[in-house]
Amino acid sequence: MQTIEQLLELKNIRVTAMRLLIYKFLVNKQVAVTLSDIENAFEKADRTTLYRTIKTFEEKDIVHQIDDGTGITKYALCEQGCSCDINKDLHLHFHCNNCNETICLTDHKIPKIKVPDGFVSENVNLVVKGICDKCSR
Amino acid sequence: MQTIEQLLELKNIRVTAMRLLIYKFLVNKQVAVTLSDIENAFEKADRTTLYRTIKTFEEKDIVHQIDDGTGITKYALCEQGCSCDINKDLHLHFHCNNCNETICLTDHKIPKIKVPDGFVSENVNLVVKGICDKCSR
DNA sequence: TAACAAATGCACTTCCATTGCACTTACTAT
DNA sequence: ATAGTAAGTGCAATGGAAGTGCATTTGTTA
Ligand SMILES: [Mn+2]
Ligand SMILES: [Mn+2]
Ligand SMILES: [Zn+2]
Ligand SMILES: [Zn+2]
Repeated sequence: MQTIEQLLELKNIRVTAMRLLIYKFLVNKQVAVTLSDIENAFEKADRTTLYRTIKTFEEKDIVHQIDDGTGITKYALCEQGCSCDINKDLHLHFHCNNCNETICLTDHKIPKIKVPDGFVSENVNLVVKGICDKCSR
Repeated sequence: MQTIEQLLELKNIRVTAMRLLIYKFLVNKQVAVTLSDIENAFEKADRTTLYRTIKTFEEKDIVHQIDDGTGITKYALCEQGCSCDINKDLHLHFHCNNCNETICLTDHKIPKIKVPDGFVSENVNLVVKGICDKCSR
């Protein structure tokens, strides 16, 4: 078990107050968040800083982007020891049409998809839409 | 084999010059198009008209939307006799990381995706990214 | 051909994403 | 410790895509 400080150092980015705060915010979230979610949580911080922080996290494979089809990019922490850097986005994402939340189904891996001859598959984005467990009962 | 006029009448929308032109433009395209692709093809027409035309086509299941993760919505003609209206988007889409084009793999159907207990799957968006056949050879 | 409904064009708006530049903070080498 | 440098932050502005209100034009139907 490593501290957040150790993680950031490992990824070769500086430990700053904002980064620690944003990281902690993400850890506590069970769902993928938008930039404005973060913005609302940190009203005193500047949008740009939040934006660039999340972009840095993304580059360093601390978070991954999720395009759930709502048109707004969402982000979620990568799992400890995930291989985001090698094969992008292995797991599938679920978007609830009722509560509008998107969650990582980290242990539901994306099946191998066949593509026609001549096509080379590099990675796959799979979003299932429907009703989440909270909303279905 | 039906004419475009007959198709539009079948869908209960009026036959207009713009609609015929846009439909013909889409037929000739092998790849999914953005609104600005259409805009560039019809510089004399107003953006709003093109926008509302494609929206009408979408409502009437003449075209379907494709979210390929680029952040820009793309559209492609539905196949003759497709069942877009019943089960949305059965086939998968391929987005080329090289030429940036997106194509329908109409005869590659999306496999059944398992979701955890409590989750209800209503539809699925699956985009494979990689290198297309034109770019790989 | 008159009357009505639908389609089009123009202007404007909103929302998210992104950038340039000045200023501040953190690290490093003396 | 301190100065110098690189990275991080805040503010202001921009750009692009999507969407809407309203006046005008076009198509349909009685
Ligand atoms: Mn995820
Ligand atoms: Mn398609
Ligand atoms: Zn829900
Ligand atoms: Zn290509």
